[in-house]
Amino acid sequence: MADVAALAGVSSQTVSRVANNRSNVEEETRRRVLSAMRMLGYRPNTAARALVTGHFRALGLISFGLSSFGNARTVDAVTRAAQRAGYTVNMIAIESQTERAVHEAFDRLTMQAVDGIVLVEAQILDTPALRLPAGVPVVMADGDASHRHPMVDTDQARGARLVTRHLLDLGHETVWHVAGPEDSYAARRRTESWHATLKEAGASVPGVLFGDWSAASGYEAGRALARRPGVTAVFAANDQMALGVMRAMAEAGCRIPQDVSVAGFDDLDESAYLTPPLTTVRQNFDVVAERIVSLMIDQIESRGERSAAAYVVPELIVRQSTAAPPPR
Amino acid sequence: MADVAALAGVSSQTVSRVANNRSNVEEETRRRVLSAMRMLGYRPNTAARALVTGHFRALGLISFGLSSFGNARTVDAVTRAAQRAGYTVNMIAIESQTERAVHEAFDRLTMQAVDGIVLVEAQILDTPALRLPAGVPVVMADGDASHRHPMVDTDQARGARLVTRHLLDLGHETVWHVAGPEDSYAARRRTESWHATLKEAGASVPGVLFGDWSAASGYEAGRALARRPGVTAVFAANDQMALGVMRAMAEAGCRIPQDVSVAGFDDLDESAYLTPPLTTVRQNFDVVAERIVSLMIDQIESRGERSAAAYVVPELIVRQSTAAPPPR
DNA sequence: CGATCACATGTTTACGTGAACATACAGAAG
DNA sequence: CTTCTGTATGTTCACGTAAACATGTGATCG
Repeated sequence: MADVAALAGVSSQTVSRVANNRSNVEEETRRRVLSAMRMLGYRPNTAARALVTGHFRALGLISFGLSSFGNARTVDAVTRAAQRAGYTVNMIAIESQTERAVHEAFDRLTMQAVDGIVLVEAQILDTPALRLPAGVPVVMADGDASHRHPMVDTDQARGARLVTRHLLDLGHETVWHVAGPEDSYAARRRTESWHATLKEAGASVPGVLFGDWSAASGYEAGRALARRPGVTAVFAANDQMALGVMRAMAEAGCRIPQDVSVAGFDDLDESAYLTPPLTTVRQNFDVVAERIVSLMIDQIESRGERSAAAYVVPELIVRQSTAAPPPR
Repeated sequence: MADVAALAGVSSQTVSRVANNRSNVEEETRRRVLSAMRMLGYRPNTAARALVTGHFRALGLISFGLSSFGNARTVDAVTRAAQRAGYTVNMIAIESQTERAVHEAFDRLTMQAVDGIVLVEAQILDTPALRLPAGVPVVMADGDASHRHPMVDTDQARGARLVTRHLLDLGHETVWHVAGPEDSYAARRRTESWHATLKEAGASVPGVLFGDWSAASGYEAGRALARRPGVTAVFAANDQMALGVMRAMAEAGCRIPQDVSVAGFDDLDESAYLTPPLTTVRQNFDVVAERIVSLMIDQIESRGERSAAAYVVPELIVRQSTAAPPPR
């Protein structure tokens, strides 16, 4: 910076002003400084800048890995939204979903230079125990609204209700459910809503099968379901598990949707091209991400620690994997 | 830090020594300092630290988004490998794959605090023109070995050869190919190798259909292929496109694999659960990521700018989407 | 025509840390 | 007892920037 100042014949402060696009610099001076910058290949030093200003224009993001497509989509969308807002994203993937791991990641990120932290797909960690160090703004993507931190999520309950109703309306007596892991908020809410919808409709509520979001776990659940007589409709808590269920059904000689209807949740880009194309609930990851980032920036800029929960409305996408039940 | 020093009754330098685990601190002093740190909730300031030391223990990562599963897996693996090495990952997703966008991302990251940059799925940007600012270590994941920067990738050529040979060995007269985008190195190498393998075998080389890695583009290609008589084997350049091809074939009334064999590339976790389970080439993303990070750290620590290329061997996974051609 | 003002620019300083150097002190060697 | 050596600790300083304050200059207004 000093070199640039010398070359341009101004003080370093003026260089700083130009670098930060302040208004009170004469046009001619600005040009001189800019050309000096270019000539010397000057780039502002973020560390020094952050040391003075106290902020980094960077967000931390903690997730449980990118192998679940829902997560990957969320992370992707958050990254892009953050970028649009002028923030960089510092990512940490947690292996095990323990509270200790979350704290470690947290430590790491706050030591690293971040202005706030986004927690994606928060598992149900013992809520009161998850005392994150104060002072760092946090936004949860998926999680419990009862947390101290703002939270943004798809309206899981509404989505689950949409699919369940759809299947009941097709004439199925009841709907079986392959749930996500028990310690996931999203999974739990989908399950609860499925349950409530069945009850409201006066349908019997079959036992829940649990998976871990993976196609493999869906396959296992599907095999169990295929052995059971009278299963005509299955709602899997995400598209990957739905895929596994469909595979198991196919192997068992059940046709979809003639013999069994299968529906998922997420609407991956691929879901429209499965055989058969999958009926599912579309989550609007981009809107969720947008909200997350804007809540985050509110917090960062105002230091207000107010809690808030925003739910984004999902949409039912009916394709060919669901149909009326076979005549008895 | 000053507060900690005061509380522990030592100088700030001693606190610094404790924070950095230096050896020459008496055990008793160290304990006093540590407890003072805990009491005051002291955390070292990364900005100040970086300002002095000149490094951040952070890597930048530029990718073209997480919607391609191959990319998502790579990013995930790189993040984890970096973490293991004690580095954080600062991610930027590029929208358009232009050289300008790469440069912008680059600027952003170098301004942000990173010690090196990983470029994932580098498109074929005009090589000599892609003059990245010097001084920042760069490793390319996928890319051209002729670049000035070290590069790590799956041995694409070998993988493509494996599938193509597999299909020929099953008795198919030739193999059609749905390629990835023309400006992707990986796609180009898979295509070239498919071409070469056909020629060596004395098979005719049908025209290439181009997709963009998405299932939708695979579906389009599949529809075109289904209209063409005599297509008995298709090699899609990734699993997502293979999925689309299979869908199009199913819609056209072609059975897989009885009428048409379809193979992919990547081996997503889901590919084993498609209907039918997909024959594909498994990329070892974790090994690739490990190499990338270690090459990166070599560069960061030695400042050596030597170029290198590492290829990781892929593996053919035969499932049920490929079989002998139908009798004529 | 002097006071006031707006605006461009310069000077000084603090941000929190670790490197380099300085100091103090204990024990060993002669 | 003196000198030397090694170890624990303290002092000073620089890292590159932006904030706060100071200065200078020309225009505006009563």
